[in-house]
Amino acid sequence: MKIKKVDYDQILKILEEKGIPPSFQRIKILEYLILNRTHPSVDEIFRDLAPEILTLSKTTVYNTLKLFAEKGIVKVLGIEKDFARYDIDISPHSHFKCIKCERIFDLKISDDKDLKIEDGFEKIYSENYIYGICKNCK
Amino acid sequence: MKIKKVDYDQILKILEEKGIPPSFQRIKILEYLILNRTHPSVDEIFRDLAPEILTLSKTTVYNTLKLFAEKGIVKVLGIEKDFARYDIDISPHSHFKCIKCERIFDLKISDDKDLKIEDGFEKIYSENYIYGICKNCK
DNA sequence: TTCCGGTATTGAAATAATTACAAAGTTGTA
DNA sequence: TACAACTTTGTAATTATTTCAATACCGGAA
Repeated sequence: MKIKKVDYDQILKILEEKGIPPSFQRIKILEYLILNRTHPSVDEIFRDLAPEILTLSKTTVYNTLKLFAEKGIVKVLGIEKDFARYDIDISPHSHFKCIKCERIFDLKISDDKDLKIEDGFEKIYSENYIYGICKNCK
Repeated sequence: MKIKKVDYDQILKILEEKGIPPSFQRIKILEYLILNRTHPSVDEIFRDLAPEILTLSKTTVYNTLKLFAEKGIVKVLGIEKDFARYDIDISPHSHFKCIKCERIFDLKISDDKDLKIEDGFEKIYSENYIYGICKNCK
């Protein structure tokens, strides 16, 4: 069985490219996002990292994710009504939430560009959320 | 100058069709939604109706909109990060938020059906939000 | 190494939207 | 008029997120 490992050089490179000074917490949170592609929430990230980083504060998780979002490392998902989820995959794609198991799935978007917008409106970014039942829950 | 008026029979009919017993507050809130197609928030509805309905409680606005949403009279929009907006137009369409003037515009969706979903996922409903600059703000 | 200034982290308190809940008001009916 | 069911109301609770000030950390200059 293979233990997933993350190349720290890769993480440091991502941070450096975006002009973010690395810190232990930032590296760990970024590593978590790369390893856990489940669109985790602040609570989930905090819950999973806290045992490993005993002094970790939830504020740090908030601060770090806000910084990552500003620098374009993560995308904030508004797919939940009450809280934010974060996606390390910033390539254009849609999200599917199963209303039974509550999991979030990535969907290849058929073609983002062919969604025409009326003239005069200038699109900067968009979000597309689909809700339903996933394969496993049917 | 023409004063917009709402046909109360129409409002009563909508409520009756959905099995919602009419009340003064429900009628007024539904009238507000029909007259103000700006995708208002709870706060906006409360602020505008409170002078007219002196005893109105914000809880009533919440209760009523939740009831309307459950019965399919309104759609809840997750286009804002912090609060819900409500749309009396339940026909399939997208929404555009101008990041300058903050207004929400309705967009005709090019074709909802041609957004193909991977096999095995059963779509129940979806939401599509587009953010950018509107005609007036350019 | 030691000091210093800037930055990062932390935890507590503040904020704000929404919900829970119980009391009071309203309505229709017998 | 009396009653039961439902609606409205206001307050308190809940919860995600932000603010903020104190502390901790880190890298460079002396």
